[in-house]
Amino acid sequence: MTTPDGHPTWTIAQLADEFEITHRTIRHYEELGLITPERRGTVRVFHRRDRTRLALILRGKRIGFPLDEIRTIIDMYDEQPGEVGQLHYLLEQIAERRVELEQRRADIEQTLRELAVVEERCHADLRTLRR
Amino acid sequence: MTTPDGHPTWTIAQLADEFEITHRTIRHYEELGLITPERRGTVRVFHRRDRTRLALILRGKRIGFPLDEIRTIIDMYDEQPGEVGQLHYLLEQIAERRVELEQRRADIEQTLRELAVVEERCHADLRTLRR
DNA sequence: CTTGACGTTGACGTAAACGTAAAGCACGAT
DNA sequence: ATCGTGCTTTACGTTTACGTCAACGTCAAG
Repeated sequence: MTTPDGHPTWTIAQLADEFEITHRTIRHYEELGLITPERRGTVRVFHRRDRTRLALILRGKRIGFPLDEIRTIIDMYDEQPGEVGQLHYLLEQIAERRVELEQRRADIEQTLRELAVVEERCHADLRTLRR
Repeated sequence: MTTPDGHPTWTIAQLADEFEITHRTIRHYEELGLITPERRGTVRVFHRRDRTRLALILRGKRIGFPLDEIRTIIDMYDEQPGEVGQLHYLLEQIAERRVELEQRRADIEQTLRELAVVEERCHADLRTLRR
């Protein structure tokens, strides 16, 4: 589906299908102000921007962020230049998110290392049992 | 606090303090079977094993796993050798967790890269504004 | 011996993130 | 004309992860 001026658009069902979520989920994100699809009459029309934001939301969820925090993160992507105070605030936010993300990455890597240990123990046990 | 045989133990308040969580949280984890402190009469006595599991639970939470999944993960650490079927099941579980963890790590790294871009744009805007 | 400090068990409350009907337009096809 | 398909809103239900009393036990100190 494309709009008269050549930009692609999506229906709620198409996006739900593509991202393997329900339309209810998409509506929920809209209620929370995470996406703001156009309305043609009563019907929602999703543009590329909405699709992108949806993808960002889902990635945020996979990482484990709450929707609330996800909004502040993806809103940073869209931020207009603005004034100096705004920019400094944004830089602060970025710094905070970075700390969180790096903490999470460290936790994940530690867990991966430990899983490797357990796995090796498993293989060792299997070798023992085979005799 | 130490037990007569020289092993250190903790009270619920000590662990709550140390990990900066509430006693209610600890009790919640016990209700879900994530930790099983000893009972001396009615009172909970936490051993090193409980403390370790608590730390693992909190790390799992930081990563973003639900408590349910956290249990299956930390239970793997304690798994006794067992029989061949068990071991293969455990290896399967490990493989699944690894996939999840690597997906999350990739998501985090992607987000970190994008934040860096936004950050650079911020700095550029600031430089522009200074003239 | 009563007063705290710390422990315990219910049991109801709440916030987040949707699930799940129920009921109703709109519109193209039969 | 009505039937199905897809979209809509309204609104209550559910799960997870605890928060928050309330009410009571226990033990050392004053």
